[in-house]
Amino acid sequence: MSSDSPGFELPLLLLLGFRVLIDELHAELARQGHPELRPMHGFVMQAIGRGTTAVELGRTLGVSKQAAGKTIETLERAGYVERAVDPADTRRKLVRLTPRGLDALRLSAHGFDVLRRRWADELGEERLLALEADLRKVTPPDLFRLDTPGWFGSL
Amino acid sequence: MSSDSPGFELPLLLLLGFRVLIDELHAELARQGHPELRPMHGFVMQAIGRGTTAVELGRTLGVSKQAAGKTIETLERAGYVERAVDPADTRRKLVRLTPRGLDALRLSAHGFDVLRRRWADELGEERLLALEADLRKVTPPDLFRLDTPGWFGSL
DNA sequence: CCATATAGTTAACCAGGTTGTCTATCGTGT
DNA sequence: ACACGATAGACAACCTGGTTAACTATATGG
Repeated sequence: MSSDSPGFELPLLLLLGFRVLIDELHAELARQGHPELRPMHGFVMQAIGRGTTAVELGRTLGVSKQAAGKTIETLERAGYVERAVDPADTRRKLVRLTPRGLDALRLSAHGFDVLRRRWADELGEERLLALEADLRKVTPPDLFRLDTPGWFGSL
Repeated sequence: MSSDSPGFELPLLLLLGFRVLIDELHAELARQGHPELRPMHGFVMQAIGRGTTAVELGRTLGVSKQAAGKTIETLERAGYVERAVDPADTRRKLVRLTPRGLDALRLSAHGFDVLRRRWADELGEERLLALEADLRKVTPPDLFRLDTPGWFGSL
């Protein structure tokens, strides 16, 4: 059962590290009043930022506009986003976070900070900074643009 | 981004790192005669190892026995595994890798080694070893759990 | 020898992705 | 001024991989 090739462990460690963070975050989110929030919803809401449309969101997330539309509808039914026709272009429907959506996003950001702090305590801040710097070096910087400047400072 | 919470980047980097490795591996596998192999199949075949059953595989991967059974059937139809009744317990069906499955696994191992070498060249062997050691420290040891569907991206 | 546990299959469903098609609206070039 | 191409969104059909529930067949222990 031990991996015979040294390279086989690396992707598993990356995936497992991701999963550990996501799972613990969502356990905390569930405790704080958002039990129905699924892992991808946080990323989608962050991608929505201050407002977007289905086509734009699809481009940001790298999925079809139809897939983005389905996800938006799910989030809308759960009360995290709302849609309104763009008066300047009546084809478009602007998607914006509701107060509940903003709350979930704020809790996510805080939760991730807490988790990162835990890792820093366990590994040492320097080692964690090195880990992040190294991963930045080997990953394309714009594959998934989920950083949406400004949404957090506006709260 | 600087306005982001510092913890938000970490899970993204881990996921992106994983995706980069997986995507490049499967591009190479496709070139080497396994174009229909999907990302999770490598993990499943690795989990099958020298032989297993649907229930056992489900436990290893952290999914239901039915889900494991479906995946086994897919891999069987694609020629990567074969099933035979266990003579010692006729309820069980032993799942084993075919020569084609073993070939795919061997190519995967080699491909991951090549990719790890590339990262080592870029980061330095020591930094990569530190990264792996640090991730081992903050993740649980059950490497194969797959029970978060969709996180591989949609391949 | 029977009661219970286990392995596997099948069915119905869900989530999230795809492509294709269709309508409404926008915006530009003649 | 307006026709036409481009764009936004909705809807349908389908795929994959997950879930539970129900069922059959087989093993096994009291």
